[in-house]
Amino acid sequence: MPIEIIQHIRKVIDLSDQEAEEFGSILLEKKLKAKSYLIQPGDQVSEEFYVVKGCLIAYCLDDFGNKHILQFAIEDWWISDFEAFFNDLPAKLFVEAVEDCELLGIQKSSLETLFKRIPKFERFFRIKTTNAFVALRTRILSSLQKNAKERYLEFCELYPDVEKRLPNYHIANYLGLQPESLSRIRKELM
Amino acid sequence: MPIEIIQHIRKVIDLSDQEAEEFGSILLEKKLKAKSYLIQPGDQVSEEFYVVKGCLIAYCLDDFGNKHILQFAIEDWWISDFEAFFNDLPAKLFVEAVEDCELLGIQKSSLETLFKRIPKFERFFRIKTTNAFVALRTRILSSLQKNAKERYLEFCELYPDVEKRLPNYHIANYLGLQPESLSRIRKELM
DNA sequence: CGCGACGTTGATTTGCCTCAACGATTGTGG
DNA sequence: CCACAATCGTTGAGGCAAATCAACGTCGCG
Repeated sequence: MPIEIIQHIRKVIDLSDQEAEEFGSILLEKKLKAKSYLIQPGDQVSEEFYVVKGCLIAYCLDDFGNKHILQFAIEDWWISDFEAFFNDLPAKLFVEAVEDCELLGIQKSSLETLFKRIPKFERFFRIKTTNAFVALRTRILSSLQKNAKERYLEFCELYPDVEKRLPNYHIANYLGLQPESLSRIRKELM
Repeated sequence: MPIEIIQHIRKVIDLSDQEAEEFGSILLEKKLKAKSYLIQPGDQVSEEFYVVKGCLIAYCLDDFGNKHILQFAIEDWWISDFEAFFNDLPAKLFVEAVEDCELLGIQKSSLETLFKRIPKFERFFRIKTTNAFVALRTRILSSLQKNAKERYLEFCELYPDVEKRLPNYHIANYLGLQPESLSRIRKELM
């Protein structure tokens, strides 16, 4: 039984051992090698994933083939192409392992069944989504009111662990910068 | 009884007349004149608001006194300082009426009670929040991969009604632009 | 070793900002 | 009803942050 994810949920809602057991039974373990894809554009996205171990990024390619990282995820985070997952659309994003990963997948259909049987899981996901929603609002405000250096500093404060594990050019990309620009910013900060 | 909001909810979940009644009973009607504030920084934010009529913006002021519009809302949208609302923090945002408004407020405490009595409302808000979450991810992708002109065009497509009702400088601000820049973009588009 | 991936540095360009000025429109008080 | 101010959109000139383009050093690895 995956202990991490149960603790993760118990931070938000109470869970009997029985309920934890039932939740555990719908999880699908998945391992992924670094540089391989969890999701690619066009895929049907029937699962969202909890990260037990490793590091991943979600990104899209624009019309000019430029990559744009929308999200990263490390231990205790969730990742997927959420738009595709929630709206039953084909994926637009790549989700790629940056390190070797251990994941727990949840099928959308299992989730729907679970919500009906044990409504408090609906509560859990409402609260998780709400937090993610608020975090995105904060990110948008940052992009509106901060310049490159400030955004980088904020990133380092918010995600010190991620900053150490991702290569420079991924961080730059996430911040909407070119690697050269981030390099100059880091130089300036020393 | 406020018919609009019940229809709004019935687009997402089934609702008996009894349940609709109960929901209606916790709503608080609020009217607001144009240019007045629904929320100001420091306020305790105990409500989120459904817009029956009118148009509002949510914005913050940065350290230099510059305004940054995070969200607007017209009929059938929700608005608040959601970070403050969900996390019981003092407001950081202004929420200001751009036009005369009619709103329906829901107290957080009423909502919690409602969720316990009728869990399907938890479902409704989970789904609404999920949609909002996905929309913000799209907005972030746009800010990463599009230039000013493309973002403006996307805005016009997504929110044609809003585009007509907000003054130029509010739209510019929402897009992270100066009014002068938006003016030049519009000129170029003709 | 030799190659590719990554980070860095320099030179130049560019998209948008800043500052300033000026019509057009709206609102207001005499 | 007009004079005046305030608000808003527009235009021009100049500046700056970050992008772009190009080159190079370093490191890890087949």
